[in-house]
Amino acid sequence: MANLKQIAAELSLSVTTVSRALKDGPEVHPSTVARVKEVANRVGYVPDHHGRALKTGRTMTLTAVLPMETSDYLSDLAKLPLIEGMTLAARQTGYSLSIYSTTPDDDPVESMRRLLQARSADGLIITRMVSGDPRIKLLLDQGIPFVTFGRTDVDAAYPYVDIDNEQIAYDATRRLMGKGCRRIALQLLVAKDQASAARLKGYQRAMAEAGLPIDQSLIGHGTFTMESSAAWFDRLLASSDPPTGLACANELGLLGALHALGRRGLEPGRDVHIVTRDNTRLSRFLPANIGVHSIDMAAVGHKLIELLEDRIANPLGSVATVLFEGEFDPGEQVGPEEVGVSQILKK
Amino acid sequence: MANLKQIAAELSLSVTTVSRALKDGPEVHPSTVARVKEVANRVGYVPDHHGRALKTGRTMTLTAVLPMETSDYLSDLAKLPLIEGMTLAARQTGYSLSIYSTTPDDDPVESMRRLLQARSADGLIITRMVSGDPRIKLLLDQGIPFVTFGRTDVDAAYPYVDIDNEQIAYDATRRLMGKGCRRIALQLLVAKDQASAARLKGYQRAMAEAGLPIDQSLIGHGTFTMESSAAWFDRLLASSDPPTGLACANELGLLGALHALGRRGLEPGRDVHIVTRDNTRLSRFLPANIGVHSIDMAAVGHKLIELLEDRIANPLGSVATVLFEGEFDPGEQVGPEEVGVSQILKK
DNA sequence: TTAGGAAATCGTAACGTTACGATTGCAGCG
DNA sequence: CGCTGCAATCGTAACGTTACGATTTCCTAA
Repeated sequence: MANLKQIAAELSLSVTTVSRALKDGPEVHPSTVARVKEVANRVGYVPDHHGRALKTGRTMTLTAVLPMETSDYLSDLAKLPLIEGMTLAARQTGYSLSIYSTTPDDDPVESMRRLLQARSADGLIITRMVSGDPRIKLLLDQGIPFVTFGRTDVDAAYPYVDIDNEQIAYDATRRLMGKGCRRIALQLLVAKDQASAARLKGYQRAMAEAGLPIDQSLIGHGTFTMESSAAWFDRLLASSDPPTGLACANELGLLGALHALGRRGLEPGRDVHIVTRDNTRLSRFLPANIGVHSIDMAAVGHKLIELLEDRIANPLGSVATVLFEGEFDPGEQVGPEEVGVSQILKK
Repeated sequence: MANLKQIAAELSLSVTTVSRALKDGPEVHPSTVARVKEVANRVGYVPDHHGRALKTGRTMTLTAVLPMETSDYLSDLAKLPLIEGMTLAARQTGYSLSIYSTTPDDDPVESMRRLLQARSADGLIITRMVSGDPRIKLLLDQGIPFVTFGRTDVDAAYPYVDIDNEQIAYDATRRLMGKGCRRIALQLLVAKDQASAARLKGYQRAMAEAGLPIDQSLIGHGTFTMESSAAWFDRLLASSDPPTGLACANELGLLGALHALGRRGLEPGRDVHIVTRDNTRLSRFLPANIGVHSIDMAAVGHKLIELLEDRIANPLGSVATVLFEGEFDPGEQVGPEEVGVSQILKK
């Protein structure tokens, strides 16, 4: 209930002076500042979001646009540490984080328009970038600060945080080759998105360098839940020339694949070699011999917010980009040659 | 950029009339309503959140206060479908959902005070209830609508959504007894919170009814990540009189326990019987014989938002409470007698 | 023809904040 | 003693919206 007017009345000061005192304005006498702060503290004054937003245009809210799965099954656990990292980072600097979920039915551009119109955020985080993503132009035109999670092939400069999916897929494929695999299956999360495209590119590069043919039937697209992954991999195992290596999209894809293997009495590391992305370190606890690559998604979330706040503070500054490489679990050798294992933040 | 003033100017109307027309006020002529809406639509008008909030006090924002893990490891995957359910439900009715994360260092009451002062939400969802939770009194005093996820022993009426933890733990314990277990280990997530207390109560009731003694050393408290769960269960297995049954707190606790078992060459369903809570259905895909109880957390999130919106619309109405029971995976028999397996929503 | 009244529209104020220019009080100086 | 200049404080307006009462328009009935 406490507002500037009440504090001003209590101290027989003007609202203006109180407002200035609370932000240590140099125009107001130090002893007055102290008195004001004492009262503000006592009555538990916190500036009203909306009054301030209306006047300054700043809302102290950041919005993350996240795709939500509508199926019964989860498909991406990494979103949880990502959200945690973002909310904590935002809170540290006085921002609050709002989650705007989009469903597969939504038109991404149209729902973004709505979001922009409501002017309820100082900045946006957008994810699931697609090739030539139209949202980037829209956001640049509107002049609202934003950071994307994932790069895309758009002819414009914008800040992003990305995962070096191409390199990771390349390394993963070479690891499998190092175990002697020649027929390597690849799980891709969503057909159109930029992350999957990058993974595919890394896979293709590794295969081409090794002179191995690419069998399209070994490349799986789709939202891999545990169930669909199990069904997909089971189908591959049932074929006349089954894969001997598999690169999983994430921990849930892995669980599905392991399930399919188990049903056939096959073992990872013996019958089929597996490398997986796993940002929750869940696969470390499975009794299975698997190569694991993980990224600290909370750090990614942190970085996204950090870049966004930089952008808000300095909208015309140079565009920062960060690439996360993550690391393969130590103790494993990559095939032909070593790959770097340290987490690199490249500006 | 579009606001009421611009629309009014374009149509040579007053701002008041435009405002009324847009919400189908009976005072304004139908043809005017049509003209106004046409223009509003064309320029993509969306009411400014803050202007409206300042005037009406309604922000169209709901805030969920969620504890965030600060360790490297996840400890509660169920939060993800919960968040998904809440954001989707909120969006359906025009609300947006803001996530306010608290860390273990935070004073729950103090950070709640801050949150209330900022008046940035029309209602709150709070979680991780503790015995005699002081936040309830604070919220009731402030008169802000809220719904808790979890009941607690406070002498006041408030709306909540809860999981019937006591019954679930009771049933789980009896299931293990049905497999012949007499020494049953119990994993509890957080010592003080209400959910763990209820689980403990269900466990104790089942043990008492069966005339079995309770060994405190078999009851584990703490934030069970995969690692800590593995360490804890390993210690139990190493003891002179190890447990033959285990009720896990969640899927991650399960993975840790399975890891501990695997290292000793033991098998679930043979050497130790395991029942677990698993709201992600992850354990179904593990090659292990485990009893699984799951709850549709997205539905829980949905319900939380629904009750909160009811509360906002009707702050003085009767207090609604919902209890989720979830279900054990079908095909398994409980020990001495059957337990109900259907999901029951009890008002 | 005009008073009465309903229908439609308008003007003003207010929510809480901040920006900006105006005003006050006072010490120092010629 | 009056003026200048600075430090401290104040007053007003505005952000976009809505509530409420005032005002205009226009139709109907005496």
